[in-house]
Amino acid sequence: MSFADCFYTGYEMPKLTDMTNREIAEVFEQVADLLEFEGANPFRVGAYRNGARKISDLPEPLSAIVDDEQRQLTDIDGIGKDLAEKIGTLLATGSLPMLAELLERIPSTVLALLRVPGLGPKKAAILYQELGVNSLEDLRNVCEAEQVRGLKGFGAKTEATILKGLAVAETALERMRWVEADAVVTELLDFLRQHAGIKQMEMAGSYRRGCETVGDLDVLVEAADASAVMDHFGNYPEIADVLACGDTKMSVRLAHGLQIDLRVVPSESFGAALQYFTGSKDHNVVVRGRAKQQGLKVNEWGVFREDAQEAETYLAGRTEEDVYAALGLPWFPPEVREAREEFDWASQGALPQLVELADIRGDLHMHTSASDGKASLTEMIEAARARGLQYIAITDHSQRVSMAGGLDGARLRAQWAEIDRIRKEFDDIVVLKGIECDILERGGMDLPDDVLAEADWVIASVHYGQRQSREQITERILGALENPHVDILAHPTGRLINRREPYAVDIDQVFVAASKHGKFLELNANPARLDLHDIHCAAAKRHGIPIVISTDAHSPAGLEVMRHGVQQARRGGITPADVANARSWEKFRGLLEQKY
DNA sequence: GCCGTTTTCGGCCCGACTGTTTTCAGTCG
Repeated sequence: MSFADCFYTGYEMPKLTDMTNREIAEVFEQVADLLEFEGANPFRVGAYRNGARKISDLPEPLSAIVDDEQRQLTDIDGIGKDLAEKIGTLLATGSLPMLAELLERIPSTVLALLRVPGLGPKKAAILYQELGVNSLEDLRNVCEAEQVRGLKGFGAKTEATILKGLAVAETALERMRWVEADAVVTELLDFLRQHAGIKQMEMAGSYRRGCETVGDLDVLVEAADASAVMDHFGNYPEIADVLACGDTKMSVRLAHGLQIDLRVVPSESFGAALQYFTGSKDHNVVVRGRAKQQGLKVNEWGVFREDAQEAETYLAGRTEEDVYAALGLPWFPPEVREAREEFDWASQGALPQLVELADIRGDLHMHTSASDGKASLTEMIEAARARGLQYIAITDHSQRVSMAGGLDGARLRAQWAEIDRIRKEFDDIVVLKGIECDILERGGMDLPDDVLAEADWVIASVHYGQRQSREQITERILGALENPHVDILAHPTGRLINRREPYAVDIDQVFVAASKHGKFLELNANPARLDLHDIHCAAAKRHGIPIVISTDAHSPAGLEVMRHGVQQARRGGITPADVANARSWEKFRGLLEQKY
């Protein structure tokens, strides 16, 4: 059927493309990079970057907004007439003429130059125009030939800085997972604390905001003698390179590539600096914009009233609470400082009371040595009880996961008989007879319905056929959600942070189906998974789907990761009421029986 | 390119540090 046929028969043309929000955001990011390289108006560049971020933060697909006649793309903050048109073009055709034109003028390979620390768009453009530098390899050659130092605005030191930066860019350092950064932080703070002059110390930046990955570390210190603190920091054995060292700031790179920025401030500025360096950048832009409207100025030193004759009066800065209060704002938990919804919540006086680790009463996903766990049933139960949990579910793998020794119906029923026996020994913890049942490649569940019907708790999950098409894998998962015995979908997108992309699943359809059939969705707390991620948590909440935060523990120590899941949930604005396993056993049982 | 309790033009957060500079541009967070 041709286009014309569709027109005349009224047949609805199928969508030509299926671009996801993320793919569209990536196009805008690339446009921003290329425009920046061309020396375009920085605010125009910023508009593309901001648009890209707003799109990737969106809890629903852009196509859903386009298809809805009641709504406009321009309703999205940061998306104006022009970007809305470009989104339309991308959804309709899968490509953007503007990007093609930019790529005709600038080879995309030059963008690699921007990854070199110390090299921004201006210097990179000069290198490209004057010396024809087109890749990291070219860059190394011209530096080693000492051609760079002759350029206007460059010198021998810049050349040396670029050579150092090249080593960083060539290793393409990826952002560290939060849990790995946490290990570095523990050691670092232990070392810094040895200095007696430190009165107060806090981590800031993306680490404090609990981001799933961390690009660098920001340490904030209150001390009277800044240079003494920096001297002490300079002796930290892991330091490979000192990048900068001034009166109040010192930047270093550790041997494995991680950058650490240390700031030393006086007591009256500690809160302001903590607010400032915690970010996010976008959150701070909004904070400063608000200050400006009120005739105030905010920087890392405090909140100031701008008086006549360029004089300034210090208003606040000792604590973060003071800083926000001076601007008429509540204190925001660091996890929500992303310029997403937090300012709307504040203006409505409805900042959510975010879930905390202490709210968690149950853990509904864990393995034993019956499949690929490291500990026995009794050991897992005892470990959960020692953590004060009221209820748990034992959920070993099903038979399809042969590598993990998955259980068939007979072995599973034997395990349940053992649970029945053991239950009598533990009267202070409820142990549910569960299973993590695979969703088969061809669709359908890995165990027969009569087995699943006997379970207290059925987790459905995908382990095989992860690379299936969007249609195939979505169909499989929707099929599982329609099964009356299934209670929850585990690790709904299958992603492994920095290691494996999510399945191609249409997650929006999963939300709709989960809500329709009264199924829970898991936030898998394993720090390599954190699946659902923060935006998806917020989306699930919008759909009214209770989230279950689970450790997927394979040993008693594995129960420890619950805190990572809670942190991720907080980033999604999740409260105890949104988390099924933050309820008492009685209330959780009610939720389960009624399919919420 | 976006936006509006300075609303259709003229703004757009703010400061530290470095290197190549003779007063500042570039980069970074």
